[in-house]
Amino acid sequence: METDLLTITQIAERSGFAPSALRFYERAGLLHARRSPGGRRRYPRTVLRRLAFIRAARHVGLTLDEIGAQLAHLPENQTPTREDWAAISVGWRERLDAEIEALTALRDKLTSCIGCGCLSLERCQASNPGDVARSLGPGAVYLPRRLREPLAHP
Amino acid sequence: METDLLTITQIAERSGFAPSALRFYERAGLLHARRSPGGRRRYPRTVLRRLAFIRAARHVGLTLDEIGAQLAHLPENQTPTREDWAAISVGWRERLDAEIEALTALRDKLTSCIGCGCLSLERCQASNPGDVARSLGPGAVYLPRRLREPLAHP
DNA sequence: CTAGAAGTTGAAGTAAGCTTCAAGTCAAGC
DNA sequence: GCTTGACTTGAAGCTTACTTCAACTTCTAG
Repeated sequence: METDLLTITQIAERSGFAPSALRFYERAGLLHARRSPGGRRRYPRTVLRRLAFIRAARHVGLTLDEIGAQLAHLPENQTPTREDWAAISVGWRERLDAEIEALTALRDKLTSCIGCGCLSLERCQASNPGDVARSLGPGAVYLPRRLREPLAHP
Repeated sequence: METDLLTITQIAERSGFAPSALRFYERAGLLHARRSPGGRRRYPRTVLRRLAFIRAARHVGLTLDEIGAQLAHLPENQTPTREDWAAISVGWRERLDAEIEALTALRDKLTSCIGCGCLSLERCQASNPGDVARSLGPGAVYLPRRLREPLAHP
């Protein structure tokens, strides 16, 4: 049956991604669509799982490139199995942990700044170039872009 | 004396911002420089404090527009006084708190996903469009761009 | 005086993640 | 057959925060 193939509009509605985003993801290699005889995109339902994965990964802060890499490593290059998902989401968790830790450190520094009425911002911990990054040591590979030095071009 | 006026290179070295960034900030209205007879930029030392403020604000996640607005509201339009700084940094704190809270919520959802071996990502909390944003309620005005829906164009 | 370093400008380029647009094709109903 | 609406494509545009470049000008040391 062809009944389980969905149009781009249907996928857009059910996934929350705009059709233009879906086409963009396809060009970026994150998604693949079959085609109707006339050349229109036809998606199997499994693409919704893939899109849910993508959205979750975006929430975690991964770039599309990183997401693409993770999807590419999946055995079937389809949707993650239970074990894949477990391994991947542990990585995500570490990433979130690192980000939370960095932000918490920054908040604490800010708090002490407020406490001291710290007008000499030049010497302040929160304003030192690279300070937040350094405070997490060299192991903080997954530091969110926002907290890497020099302030990344987001 | 002119002794306390610094060149753009000197400010760049001491602030950690590239000269091009300093010129950019000037065009953006965040910074102002006096000029030498020949037209070169000459900065008073106070600009370093302003730059420290900018760097700290960037760490917190403010856009240059937002930073510009905050700087513009300062009485002297110079560097913050003790009270200014207290008020502003409290705002920053709230922002950091909101972001930390959002990320923590996301992490917890992810953890429960791992726990349940959750393959039906489509139904998973972490992958719902808007879920993280909603979990903080309508009051989360300062939700970091990354966690607003639809996933913002960073 | 002159070489070379340092600085100036406006314009264009970069990166990420999409959106928008123009121009044309396909599909479905009347 | 024809009108609509859904879809296709490639190319260009958008936003943020800068960087890079070309073509000059200004200092500074010798």
